[in-house]
Amino acid sequence: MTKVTIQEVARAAGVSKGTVSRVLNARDGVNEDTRVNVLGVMNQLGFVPDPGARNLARRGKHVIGLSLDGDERRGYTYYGILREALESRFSSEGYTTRVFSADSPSLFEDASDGVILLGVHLDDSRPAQLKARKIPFVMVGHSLDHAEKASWVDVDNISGLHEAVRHLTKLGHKRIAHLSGAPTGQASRQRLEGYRKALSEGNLAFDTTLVWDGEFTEVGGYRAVRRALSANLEFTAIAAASDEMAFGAMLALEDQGLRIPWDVSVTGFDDLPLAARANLTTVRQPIFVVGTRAADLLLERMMGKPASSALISISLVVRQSSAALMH
Amino acid sequence: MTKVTIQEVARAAGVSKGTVSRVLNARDGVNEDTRVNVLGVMNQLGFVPDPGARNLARRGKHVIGLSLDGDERRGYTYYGILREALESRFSSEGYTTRVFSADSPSLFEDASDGVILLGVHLDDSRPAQLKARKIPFVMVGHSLDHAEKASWVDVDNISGLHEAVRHLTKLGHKRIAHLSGAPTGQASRQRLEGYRKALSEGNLAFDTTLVWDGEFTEVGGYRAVRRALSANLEFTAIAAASDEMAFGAMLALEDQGLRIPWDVSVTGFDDLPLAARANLTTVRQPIFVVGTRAADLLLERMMGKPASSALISISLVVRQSSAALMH
DNA sequence: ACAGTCTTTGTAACCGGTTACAAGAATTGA
DNA sequence: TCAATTCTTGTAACCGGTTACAAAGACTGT
Repeated sequence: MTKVTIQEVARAAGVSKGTVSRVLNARDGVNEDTRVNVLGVMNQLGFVPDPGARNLARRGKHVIGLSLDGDERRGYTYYGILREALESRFSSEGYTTRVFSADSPSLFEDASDGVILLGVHLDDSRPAQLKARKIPFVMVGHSLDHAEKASWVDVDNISGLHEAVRHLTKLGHKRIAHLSGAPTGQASRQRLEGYRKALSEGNLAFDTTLVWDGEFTEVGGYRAVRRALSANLEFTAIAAASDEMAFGAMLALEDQGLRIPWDVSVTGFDDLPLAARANLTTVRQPIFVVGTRAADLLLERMMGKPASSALISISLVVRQSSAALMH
Repeated sequence: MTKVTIQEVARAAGVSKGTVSRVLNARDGVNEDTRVNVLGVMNQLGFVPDPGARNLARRGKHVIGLSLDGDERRGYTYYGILREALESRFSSEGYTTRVFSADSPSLFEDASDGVILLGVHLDDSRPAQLKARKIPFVMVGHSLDHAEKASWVDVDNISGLHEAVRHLTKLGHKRIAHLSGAPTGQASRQRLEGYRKALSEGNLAFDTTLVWDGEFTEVGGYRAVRRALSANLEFTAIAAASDEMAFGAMLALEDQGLRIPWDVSVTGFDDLPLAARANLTTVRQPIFVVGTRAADLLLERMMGKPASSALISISLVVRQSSAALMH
């Protein structure tokens, strides 16, 4: 697997470097036949353009910004994987990725050719700022009010929780609690909605005392469950809006001598690597797919194409933390 | 602030591109006077070499690996900042950084010109593997048994906890608990050692019932403190081995109606951004300095210089979570 | 004073792409 | 049928560095 250059592709395809480059950049003014031919050769040879060289040749830095919100508590793993996906896609296109936290707006002033917005919330000022500066951007985990005007990528939160809860109802559970995240977040609301939908489909009443705020953290989940247990609330299952909260919930249950899933079933959301080890039934978010998709959308926008969005579908992973209700 | 190239430096210094490049790469065979002169001009013009171009010119990918251990629970913030520091240093030298988790040894097979090892523990196989493959590496947070043979960077854990506890003893505290991290970790042991040292200097007895395992997580800290309170252990201060555990401790105390610092003083370790908002007295780890230093050491090793190490000193940041003991 | 060495420096090719420009081929219109 | 266009493609310069090679000076010893 030696590195194959544009030169070699050109030779193999019987054309010049220039033509290969034009094909590579999808420029028009290339004969369709040659285009197909060159594309075939590139593929066959396993050609991968050198990002550094590309960056050098196109003048200009070509940097895209990655803007986190202040909520870095969501955990290393999620952002880590997402970032990995974004970076691999962007770097192969010759772009450099820089991370900015939401409180430093200085970044937008720095030349960024495009921005990926993470954790956008309802009163977020970043979309407006970017729009004013005419910097193309894509939101990951969208928020409805911006949705029409801009590109976004999100997972189907509603059907995620919906599936998890339906799984529990099918197992015979009647008293199903919901560990919710930050109430201001779009994701939390949608997951709550999925929860309610599944309840009503199962002819179960919605009970506000069974919706607990876990702040999207492990300790938050732990405390919420401890509180619920102290209050002697009745429940046989917990559908959490994140794996981390589910982990906290499991700890709290075990600390009180309750066995999972014998006494209480628990489900999560994310499918972090730890979820498999903890045998947690959970909704799998294909984080890598989300990242790649977001990168593609941003690249399209930067080429001037109109905004578009993607809703990534999710799937339930059943493990041993959930089981049929026992009497 | 336009981008200044090697050409312009050459012109301004009255030498050729070649000479500037030689100075830039610290090659020998350059007259000392010219070297100083060129260096001066570079500085004055604010010259920053283009990583892409460098990478292109030197043949070969020039990638350095960043190897995490499985313990990704240590939190996004710490690794995030560290990674930031490493990447900025490496990329300015024309290197690309790739992240690998410890369980995938495939990376070492991939051409890595050097590796930064994070979270090395006592029975870690990575140093030996790297040594066998003759890949230079630097450990961040070292472990004594490897210490003689290889380069490492670490903060002075012992004096960190030592200072924190001394601060508490000076405030009059007699019953000081220690929230410890994972017992297998080198950092945990050293911090425990600092704790013991400060106790004995203050003529306080070491009491094993006051050393709690908080697993380096917020929820771990929370549970440990809840347990201690249930057991009616007597203490007026908690010195935690990490900020996250300290946060958990504070939550647990507050959940039980105890006020900080009126009833209990709490100190942390790291000085995460959240620590300031939580008014936590803590030991500040200059994470960015650690990263930069580690990068420098690795670059040196890659140039063939002998292994060397750095112990970064820390400092106590006093906030409102600690106060004089009240009767 | 002179050949042989060692330093120090400039020159030019090259890394892997992009792109302005020019030119040949094909198409169009009258 | 021939000039004017429009399509395609090749050529060569360039991006910002690195480095092999050659050459010019400065030293050396005899």
